Amino acid sequence: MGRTREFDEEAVLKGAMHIFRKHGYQGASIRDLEEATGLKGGSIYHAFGDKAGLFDAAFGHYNRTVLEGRIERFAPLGSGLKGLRELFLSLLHEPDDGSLGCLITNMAVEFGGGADRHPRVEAALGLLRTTFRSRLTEASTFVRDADGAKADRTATRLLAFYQGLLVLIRGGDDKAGLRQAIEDEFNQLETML
Amino acid sequence: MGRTREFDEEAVLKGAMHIFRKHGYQGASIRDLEEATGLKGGSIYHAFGDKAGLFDAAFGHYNRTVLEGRIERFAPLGSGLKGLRELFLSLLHEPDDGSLGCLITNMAVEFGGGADRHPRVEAALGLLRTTFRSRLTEASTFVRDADGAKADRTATRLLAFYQGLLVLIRGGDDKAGLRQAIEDEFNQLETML
DNA sequence: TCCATTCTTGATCAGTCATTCTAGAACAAT
DNA sequence: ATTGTTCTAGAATGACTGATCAAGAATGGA
Repeated sequence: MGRTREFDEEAVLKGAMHIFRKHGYQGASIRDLEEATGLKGGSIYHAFGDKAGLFDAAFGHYNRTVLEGRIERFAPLGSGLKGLRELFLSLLHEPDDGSLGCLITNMAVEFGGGADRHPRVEAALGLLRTTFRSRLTEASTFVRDADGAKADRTATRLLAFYQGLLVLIRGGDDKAGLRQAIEDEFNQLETML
Repeated sequence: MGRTREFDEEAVLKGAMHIFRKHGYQGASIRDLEEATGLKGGSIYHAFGDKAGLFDAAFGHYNRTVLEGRIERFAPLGSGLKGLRELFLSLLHEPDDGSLGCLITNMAVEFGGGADRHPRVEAALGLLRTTFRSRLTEASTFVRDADGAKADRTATRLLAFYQGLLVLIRGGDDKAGLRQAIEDEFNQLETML
């Protein structure tokens, strides 16, 4: 019972996500979010509680849509090293959204100052790490390692490389050079087989 | 002629740098900067023009002191791969300042949204890149490559790795794992000789 | 000593921030 | 149609933002 919602939650979260990626959490004002979502301030607070609530929902939408979508598209189960290579290279394409930046990277940096670690950042980094590890163990060499410790270490190394690429991309670095760096990394990773 | 300055510029810039590293540019308020520098708002504006001016001076101080100091200490000219390894490992120590984060990384992300690339971020990234390249060419293998193109590519790859490490450190990642990732990277880099 | 100049201070400014509140609009169930 | 409930709109809130200003304090040169 009660009045039905007029807004499309999907569209609202997409708009909010857009703003948060571009300006960061602090840099995004409620007015910016009003414009991007089409909702008026009052409605935002009614629907999401506060700015942090809207951000949390938008971050969840990012993890569900952008992150998991990219993984499933480029590095699905069984795609191995080849899938990981495509996943990394896909960061350079940035399909439609220009230089929005990765919400995970940006928030790891912006919220990193405080003592408490942001759960959504942790979850996203964890998903990336386990995906890397999983695709690496699909490559034969790493299986020989009994406990998969080497796969863990390589996954962490790749995670750092991944986050660093996003920093450099956001910084406006030359994409051709970054592409070459990615190719080098995976070529050498293949020869380790 | 005129009244002499009462504040120690070095100390003021150090305090401001501290705040900017911890809270970012937007997250640092003039009141925060007053407290950290000991200067009153009016003096800040008189001495540095505006918030951006103080930030610029603090960023310059960071590059001069922290960045160049770290390079000279851990990876001086002629230290080769061994120096680079120490440089990377030094990121985990963080001598005294706890989890302040790297101003370069943080600002590359925070200012990355806009169209214009921040000159101080570019300069700092450039210094890191050329340092990496220089130490790599000191290692014998890369010299064989006529134009040093491989050294360029490896330098870019290391720069991404470096920035990514700082993201993960700021995100509170386990330092033991990161140390292992660094050792792996440089062990494998050595075997390429 | 007096002056021109530079610095420091603290009050103050208009603007923006996130948030709250009130009034009314749209619905489901009775 | 009335009622209870949920949603929307938009004005209003106080707190805080970056920045300015006027007044006084401290200097070196005349």
